[in-house]
Amino acid sequence: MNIQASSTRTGRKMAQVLEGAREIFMRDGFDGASVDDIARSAGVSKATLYNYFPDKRMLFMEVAKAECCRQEQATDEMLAMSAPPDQALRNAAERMVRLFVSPFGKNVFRICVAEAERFPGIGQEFWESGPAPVRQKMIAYFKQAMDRGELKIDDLDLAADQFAELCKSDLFVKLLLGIQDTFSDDEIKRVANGAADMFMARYGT
Amino acid sequence: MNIQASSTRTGRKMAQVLEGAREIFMRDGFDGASVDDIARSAGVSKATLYNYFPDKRMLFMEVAKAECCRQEQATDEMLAMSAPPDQALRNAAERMVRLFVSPFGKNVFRICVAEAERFPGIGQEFWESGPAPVRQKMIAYFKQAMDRGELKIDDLDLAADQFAELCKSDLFVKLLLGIQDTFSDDEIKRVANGAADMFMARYGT
DNA sequence: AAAAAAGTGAACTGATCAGTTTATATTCGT
DNA sequence: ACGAATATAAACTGATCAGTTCACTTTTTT
Repeated sequence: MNIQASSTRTGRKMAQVLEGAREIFMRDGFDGASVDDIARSAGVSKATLYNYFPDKRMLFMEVAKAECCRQEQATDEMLAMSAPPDQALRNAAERMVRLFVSPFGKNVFRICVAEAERFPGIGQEFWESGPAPVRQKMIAYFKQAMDRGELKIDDLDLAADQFAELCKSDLFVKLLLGIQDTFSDDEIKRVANGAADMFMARYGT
Repeated sequence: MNIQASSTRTGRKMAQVLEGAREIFMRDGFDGASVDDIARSAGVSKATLYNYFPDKRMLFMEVAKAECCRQEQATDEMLAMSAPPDQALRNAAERMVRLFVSPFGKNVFRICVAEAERFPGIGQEFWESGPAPVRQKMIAYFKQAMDRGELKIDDLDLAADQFAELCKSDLFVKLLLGIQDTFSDDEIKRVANGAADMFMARYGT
């Protein structure tokens, strides 16, 4: 058999399975998702699914990993490195708030939190492929702005965490707790601007 | 039958059941907890348990409500109303950080997030009996301090949310994701002081 | 002490679900 | 077109678990 052909064919089914699993896991969580549902949603027989993955856990881990990779890519273009903080941070804050309150942000975070005990390592992987790179990017920006004399920060890690955390104010917890699930532009801008204002008041020069 | 006697007796068993359920739900979440485990942990037969609660869901809701009441009580003595912000907020921040990273804070939040879809209302109840009163308390303090000319805040709700959110920086997400589960005094003070410093830089006069 | 109420333990039911098997059909390289 | 690899549907297994039932014991009331 031709390797190329094989990999494209299996690749196709594999992708189908992952996509179906993604949909059902995101909707129902780990326990809530039934393998039959996943197979149906993937348009694939259960037997085929079990050809590609030894069990439900491994399938879940693959989906979670893939989700993290997506997130990592989405973090590009978040910061215009050379722009002055007032504008760059306001912009970044808004993007960050929108990411947090997106269905994506909510679901991935919820699943990671809910399953972190059952799957040691999933939380870590999520952190390393999601929040951690963003933090690094923020820090890189901070350093540049400090060189330009626009910011003054002693604890860079803390500052980056604070910035991200400020972007969660109010909205994120309401989202996670199911109190509110869509947010107006005004609500988003209020939090984003509040975060940027606060950050600049503390670390601006 | 004497009502008093009855209520104390049923009260005792009731309390046993709730305590056992609390322990198992906190340890295993909703799906993970088996009713047999709960009955065993409560030192009560399953039949008795089902005498008090119609089903597992209702039992869970009761436990969650009780947890929220505990939390509400724990929020007293958080703020010395008449103290100047620099000291009062530093103090409140440390208490808040400690609450967030306590097993209690972690478990309640995790379960509420994980089960919020399955139990509409549980997130709301948690919010109203936990975070919301704290926020009100913070706002009351802000107002007093503003009257004394020690703070200047336009959006009180946002300021309170930001303060709480700052107290989660770094530690809380690491806790939820299972990356780290105990924190040193130094780590806690770093975040608490960072929160207070930032808040004062933005809203202090 | 007798009657009534509450509790117990163990077995049982019915449902769900992960994972397997099997007999059959489809796809693909050659 | 033929044979091999791959996919499918559907039935099946075995385990788990919520909730019920029942025959029996303990506790409380009177």
